[in-house]
Amino acid sequence: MVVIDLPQERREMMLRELRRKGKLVAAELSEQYGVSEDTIRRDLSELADAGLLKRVHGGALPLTPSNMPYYERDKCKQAVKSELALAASSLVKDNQLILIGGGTTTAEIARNLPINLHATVVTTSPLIALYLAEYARIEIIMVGGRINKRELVTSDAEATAKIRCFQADICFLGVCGVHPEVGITSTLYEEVDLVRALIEQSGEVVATVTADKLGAIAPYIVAPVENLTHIITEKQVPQETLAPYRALGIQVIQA
Amino acid sequence: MVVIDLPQERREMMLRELRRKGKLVAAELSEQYGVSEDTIRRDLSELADAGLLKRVHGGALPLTPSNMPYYERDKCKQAVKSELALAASSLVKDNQLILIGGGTTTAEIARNLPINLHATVVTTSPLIALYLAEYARIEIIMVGGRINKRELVTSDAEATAKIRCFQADICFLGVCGVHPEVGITSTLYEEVDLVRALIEQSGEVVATVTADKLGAIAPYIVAPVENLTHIITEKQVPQETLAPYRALGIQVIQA
DNA sequence: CGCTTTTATGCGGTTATTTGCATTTTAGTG
DNA sequence: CACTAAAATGCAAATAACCGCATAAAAGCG
Repeated sequence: MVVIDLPQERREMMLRELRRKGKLVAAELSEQYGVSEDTIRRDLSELADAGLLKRVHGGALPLTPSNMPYYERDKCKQAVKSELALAASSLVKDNQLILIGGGTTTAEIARNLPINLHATVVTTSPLIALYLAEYARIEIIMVGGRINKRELVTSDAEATAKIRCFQADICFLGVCGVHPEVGITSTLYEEVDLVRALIEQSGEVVATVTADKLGAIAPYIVAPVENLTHIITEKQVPQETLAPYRALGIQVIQA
Repeated sequence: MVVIDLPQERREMMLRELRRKGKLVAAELSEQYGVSEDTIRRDLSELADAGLLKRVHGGALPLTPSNMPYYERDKCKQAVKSELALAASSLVKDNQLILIGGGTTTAEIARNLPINLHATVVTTSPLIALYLAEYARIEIIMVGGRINKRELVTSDAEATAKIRCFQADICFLGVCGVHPEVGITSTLYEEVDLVRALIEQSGEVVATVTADKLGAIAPYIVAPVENLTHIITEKQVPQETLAPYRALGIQVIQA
């Protein structure tokens, strides 16, 4: 029985325990902190309101650790992404060194490369590595490191350092937001350095962005938008949305 | 029998298992989670209503059967390998550092680890990394390098060097041949150094070998057989075949 | 310090979920 | 068509969640 004086302290301990164990059981917490289950329930619903955990019958669970894994994420846009990927893949030429970042869109690119492309691909995604294994003439370099289970990529310092060992012809970014002034943004802090490395180690920098990501802003700024050399997006996007990017010299392709 | 306190937690685990194994059997789940089949059925229909799986007579299937790729080389031995993998997975304990080499058998181990195992796994196989991503409490370290498309692993000098940075509790080898005198052998020269590294950086060394690989000799010698601490093989293997290994102090398990 | 206000907590009563069991219905199989 | 296993249904017990309300400690204040 742990003695806790501050209610807020108790809640923070509960969050830590959630991260450690992956679940919280109301009855156990009540025992553990020596307070009634009502109090625990109140704590949990407060934390749930704050968006820090998911309330379930009997306790709480993490928001979505690997619940909605990656390859099941918006399947609805599958057709669109496939179109974009096809357009993206037409940018690569034989004998290039290609960097491919993580993300559902970039994985789609890996599946849509020309079947007899002769090239070397460097990737941080095990899924992309598997897709590429089907190509007879593509050399695959897998960048190692700790796997981020949410995004299914290696995105730690080791991976970033490894990326900096390459000087690529072209790279494909999976980005969370692209805005003319704010720039390229990401929802994951740990990916920021990695994406920066991808951009800096590559001649051409291609972002394949679905319509909803154009003009979107995610919490973490990766780089100014003029670092991109190509943007590939949907046909339906109006020209005035694209004009600012074109004005910066970015080649915008609609597929 | 996994103890689950939260109903919602059980459902999420079922979803993860579905993604790992590609199917769910109601009767098995009932056994596994220690609840009645009624409860399992209710869980499944709830998940089906939420559009997370497809309900079928006797259990459930993924919505998109071909979404999670099945790179299984020989499906014929699937059942056997699954048995061996289950026996192998019982050797791991919580909080261990585990090395897993490449191969179809070792991939099967990755799919059959205890569902709530808390451990760190180092692997050279992107496929294994993907399988492990379904485990909430397993930390995955992907060893990078050039991908060997035949075996779907990284097996170059870079990968070998990286493996040598770890001191693991246990490692699982995918081997091509095990012979009492000739030792552990491989059909791929480039894998030899890597497998040696796996053996040397690990306390326990486990080889899961189907019957046809016992006594088999492949072209390249990796290490003497006494480097193994455990051999896991099929039930049908006669005792006289296993005696030489046991005489060397290797623990032989038949599953 | 006295006083009020806010916050945190526990308790009783009620409602909602979950679960297992018995029974009936349906689906798969030869 | 008959047999078996799985699914659906109704029901009751156990447990968790919810709703006020009372109490008490903490905080704010003249």
